[in-house]
Amino acid sequence: MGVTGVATSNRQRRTTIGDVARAAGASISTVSRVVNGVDSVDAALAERVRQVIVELGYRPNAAAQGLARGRSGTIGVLVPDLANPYFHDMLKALSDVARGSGRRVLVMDSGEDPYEERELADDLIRHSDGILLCSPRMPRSDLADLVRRGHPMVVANRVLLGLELHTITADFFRGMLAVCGHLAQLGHREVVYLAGPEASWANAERLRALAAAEDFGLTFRAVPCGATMEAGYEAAPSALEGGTRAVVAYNDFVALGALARFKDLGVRVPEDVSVTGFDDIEMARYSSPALTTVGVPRGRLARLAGEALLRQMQGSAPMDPEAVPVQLQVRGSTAAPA
Amino acid sequence: MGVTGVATSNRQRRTTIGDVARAAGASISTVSRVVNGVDSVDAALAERVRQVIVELGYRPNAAAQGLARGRSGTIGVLVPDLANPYFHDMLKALSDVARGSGRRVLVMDSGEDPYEERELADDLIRHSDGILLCSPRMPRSDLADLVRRGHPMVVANRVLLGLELHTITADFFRGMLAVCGHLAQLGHREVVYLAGPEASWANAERLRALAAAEDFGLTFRAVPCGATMEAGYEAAPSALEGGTRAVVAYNDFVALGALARFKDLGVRVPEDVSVTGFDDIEMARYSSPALTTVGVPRGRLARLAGEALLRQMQGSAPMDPEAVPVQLQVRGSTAAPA
DNA sequence: TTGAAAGCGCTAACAC
DNA sequence: GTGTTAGCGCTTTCAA
Repeated sequence: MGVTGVATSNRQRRTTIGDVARAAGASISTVSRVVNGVDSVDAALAERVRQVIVELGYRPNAAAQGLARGRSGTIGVLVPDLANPYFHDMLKALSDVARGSGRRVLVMDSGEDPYEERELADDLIRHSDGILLCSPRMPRSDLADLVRRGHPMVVANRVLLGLELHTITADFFRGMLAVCGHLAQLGHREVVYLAGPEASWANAERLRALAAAEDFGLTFRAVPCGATMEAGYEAAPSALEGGTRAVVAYNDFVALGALARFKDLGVRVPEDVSVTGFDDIEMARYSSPALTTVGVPRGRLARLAGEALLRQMQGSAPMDPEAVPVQLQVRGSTAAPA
Repeated sequence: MGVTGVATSNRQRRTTIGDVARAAGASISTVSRVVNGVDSVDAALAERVRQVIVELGYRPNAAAQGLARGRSGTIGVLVPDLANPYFHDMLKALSDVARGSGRRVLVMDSGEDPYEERELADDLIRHSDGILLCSPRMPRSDLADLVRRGHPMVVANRVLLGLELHTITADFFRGMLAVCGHLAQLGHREVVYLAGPEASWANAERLRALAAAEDFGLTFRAVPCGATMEAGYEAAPSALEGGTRAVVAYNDFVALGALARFKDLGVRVPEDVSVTGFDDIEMARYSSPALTTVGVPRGRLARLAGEALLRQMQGSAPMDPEAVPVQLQVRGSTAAPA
């Protein structure tokens, strides 16, 4: 490992606002004003202070600012899986909103673990002015505890009625209904559903839609799966049992994994079996065949969530739940059964 | 938008350590000790304090702790593109290391923008006990400025000699050399390189290896491209010009994009043209054909980086650069030219 | 326009 | 084992 590091006590005291004040011959408050852009400071003095700041390389201590101001300047976001581009797209949009209010985004990944999720949420609250929980898997009671804390908070991709909590979600139910309708119109009478995480509300909504589609004569069989490519790859064979002609995946990752497995097995898509995803991540366009999936406007979703959060941080109460529409994207992975 | 929110001033003062102390009939320091698990506290008293803490729902104020302790308990990480699983894998490993030292990870995404990157790094420093810059694109001089700040910092995926800075990287040069060797042994005499971001050191290393491979009679032509699937998709046609039989992509994303485009164009891989990636992200195994690529041990890389960072936070000086080996993964996307 | 000083909530000597 | 208290570095009244 080639350690050449010598233990040097490089705990050089960082320059503080006081150092700057002294060097500039001004008071601490004046420096503070300059730093914060308060313009009631004499131009010449301000300029002098600014120079000293540069010379000394002064940077305000974030913790001290946070403590004095009573706010951290941070928005916390918790996602179940950072590897999923779905959340990445949300993050991007949210970062913009955050920046607009002079804040930064602090992201944490719970790894689909409800317990971990709860822990991280607790931690996130301590470090932020408000938090956004994306697709939380934790039990409702935990969420209720969190609400009770009185910290600005909004939940995305999950609806929780009866909690004083702003939730914002895409219309997963309608999205899955659209998938079923598409398949039914192609002539499919039965589909296999590669189910998502059990604790996922989005998964429950998809199941609800699948059940509703039975009214139109489309029956389904659910196979436990998950939310990753690997899960899709593993579950694909069991989806095939019983002469399946259409596989509906929980999300695009699962569909992509299934696609890969079918390829390995020599099962042609869509000739032998149709496959659908959900979310419309970028890869869905680049796979072969390209995935029929449901487009979810995550940018808009995240923006709405961020704005709701900002409003709460300014003192308004949580608003009613919101839902944004989704849209079916028909591509090459679906066809009429042979 | 259905705003029902009433502006309620819910700025309820959060309960502080003082409140707990009063309610428990103990001193502030005792409460602090209990909170921090110092065991020189009488068991009964400690228990009482713990109860009050639960009753009052007390949570220590992070900013105050940070200020008093002189450390934030946070490790900052800056990546050029969170959408790339490469960085996600690094993050995961780093989180583990961080947790081991009782810290959390704060992630920021520069969107491949060197200017933004510099800004974010500045910000990250103020908020963390140490930062890890992944594949920084900023000019060397900026990096030098950052070093001068004396904040614990390590750089991953880029080597910078002559800076008192710990860098840790994978052996990209050898990786690309292995790709070239593989292609050459298959009988290829010429390849087209879909080049990565100009500011990328990793890209420079790949080019260096490509040049070195000319000693073995393998010539190359570089086509400007980028680091995303979209970039690969767009650049693919121009890679084909001149009867190309082998396309070497900057990374897996680019290769995946090129694969998709070739499919659209009716160009068969690997029959008509061989394609290689770099990084070995999960998707590389699930694409069709599966990608020949270079496996980079990012978990190990991130772990080493994290440990180096921790050491620096404890006062040791930056160590010498380290490089971890990579490994060629031969899969279905490469073959002998027809 | 400027400065003095009282916090912000917590930690960590130090004294008892 | 427990409490007192002086900071940590900054913001923000309040006076001047």
